[in-house]
Parts: sequence; C-alpha cells; structure tokens
Amino acid sequence: MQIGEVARRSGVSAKMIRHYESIGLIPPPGRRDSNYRDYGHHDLHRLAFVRRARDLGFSLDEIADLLRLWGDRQRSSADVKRLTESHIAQLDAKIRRLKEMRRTLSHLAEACDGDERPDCPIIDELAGLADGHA
Amino acid sequence: MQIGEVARRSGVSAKMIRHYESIGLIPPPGRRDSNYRDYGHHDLHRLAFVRRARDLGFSLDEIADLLRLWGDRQRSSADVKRLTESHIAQLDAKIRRLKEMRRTLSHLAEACDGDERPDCPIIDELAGLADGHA
DNA sequence: CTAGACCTTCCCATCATGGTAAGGTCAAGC
DNA sequence: GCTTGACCTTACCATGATGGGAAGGTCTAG
Repeated sequence: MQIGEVARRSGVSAKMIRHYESIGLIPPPGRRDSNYRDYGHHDLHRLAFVRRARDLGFSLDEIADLLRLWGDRQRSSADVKRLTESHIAQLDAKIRRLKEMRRTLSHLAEACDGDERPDCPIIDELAGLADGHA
Repeated sequence: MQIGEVARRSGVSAKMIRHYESIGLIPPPGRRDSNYRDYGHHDLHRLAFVRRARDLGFSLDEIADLLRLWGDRQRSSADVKRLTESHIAQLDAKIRRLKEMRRTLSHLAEACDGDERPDCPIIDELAGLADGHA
C-alpha cells in the first residue's frame, strides 16, 4: 500500500504519517524500488489506533506509551487505566480553566449594553477599572 | 522604567514584551543612551491590559482588536461585545470537544478492571475492536 | 510519449512561550 | 579605579501538532 492509501484509510494525513515515522512513533515501512513507502495491514491498523487516540486528545508521547502497551502481552490493564485517568485529569484541568474564563466573560458580556455608546464593562475590566460589577 | 520592572508590574515577561513589540502588538518604547527600552505608565497600563486579556483566553489577534477598541473613543460597546461573544463561542466549542473526549474516556476507564491482567476495553477501543460496551 | 496523479525530501509557518548564549551597561562596594 | 552582579541587548533554537509549498522522481493510462 502506498502512503496515500494508508492515509485515506487510516484518517491520518500522509504528511503526518511521515512525521510520525520521523519522530519514531511508528516504525519505518519497507520501500519499493521507486523509494516509495510500502505499508501493510499491520501499519494501517497501527495508524488507525494512533488516529483514535488523537481523537481522544492523547498527546503523541502518551500515544507512544499506548502503542507499547497495545503490543505488550505482559501489560496490566492497570497501566492502561492509569495512563487514561491521568489524561482525564489533564482534560479536567483544561476544562476547568476554560469554564472559568467563560464564566467571567459571560458576566462581563451580560453587563455590557452592546449599543453604539463606548461605555463597556468588558473594556473597563481589561483596563483594570474593575468595580466588582457592583 | 526598564523592561524588567514593567515585566514584574504588568505580569508579562520581558521576553514576551519584546515579542509583542516585534509583532506590532505594542508600540516600540523610547530608548535610553544605553539602548535600554524605556517605558512609561501608559505602557505599563497597556501591558497589564494585554495580560488580563490573555488570562481570559483571547488570542493575540483578538487582543490587538481589543487594544484598538480601548483607545478608540468612537467605539461602540456593541463591537466589544461582539468580539467577546465570538470568543465565548470559541471557548464553548473547545469545552464541548474536551467534554466529549472526557465522557468517552471515563466510560472506557470505568469498564477497565485496572488489574494485573492485560484485557482492557480502552486498548480494545483504540485498536478498533469496539463492542459498543454491550 | 505525454499528462497527471502519485510519491520523495526539504524548508517554512502556525501560536504563545521559554531557554540560552554572547555581549553591553550600570550601580554599589572596596 | 576596578570588580561584581544585576540588568539589559540581539539572535538563534525549542516546544506540539499540523499544514503549505517547492523542486523533483515515478508510475500508469491514453
């Protein structure tokens, strides 16, 4: 299989497949006489795995760990679960930060008339003129 | 004021202040004979503004807009509100994506025994062996 | 034999931030 | 006056994940 077909079937762009190879996330495939990369079903499967992990927000470092665990028949599901829960904790932290921003912003936006006059509590807050929306 | 003091007082690192100057987000300050940047209160104020906007998750492009609006006595609060609500919408989209990941992951993690055995629905899902957790 | 669809490597860009190196400036203390 | 140390300067490189594009090689169908 050429890289284009694997890309289409795995959902990982050819660009990224080459990149993943260059950083050692996936092994270099064989080459044809033309020097074109030649992939098999196993490679396709691995790339689809990577794709799904990316979709769940795992970093490439975490995905490297997941790939090792996937191929390790001696793995304990505890290891996988630990990695996953650590990732969930990171997501939670990120969600919390974003929600806090959102909360502040929506309060400010509510207090803003949104008309043609310049007066605006949003600008005031950013300018450090916060009045505690009292 | 030297850059170090402005950095301390605005909460924006000296590194970032120079960077913001280089991309035109803030105007180049005057220079002393020593070629050191020389800031005034207005600069400090502006940088604190930038800092607060960053803390609320605005991108530097959006902050450039906010700075223009801040300095524009002809602004309408509607413009500020529009910008803010667009940013809130971006935050919401991001939060939604993260929550969806979190939801999937926590279901998988719940279904994972987390013991010394290798069997693991998390790995199965990533490997494309999803069984709809039935 | 050519068109065009595919592949190759290489470099650059994004976004916001940090690190480090090599060097200039300045104030305080001896 | 000289040293020390804190500060400043510019310049380059790195992050993380991805994309764009150039310049060129390969293959297949007409």
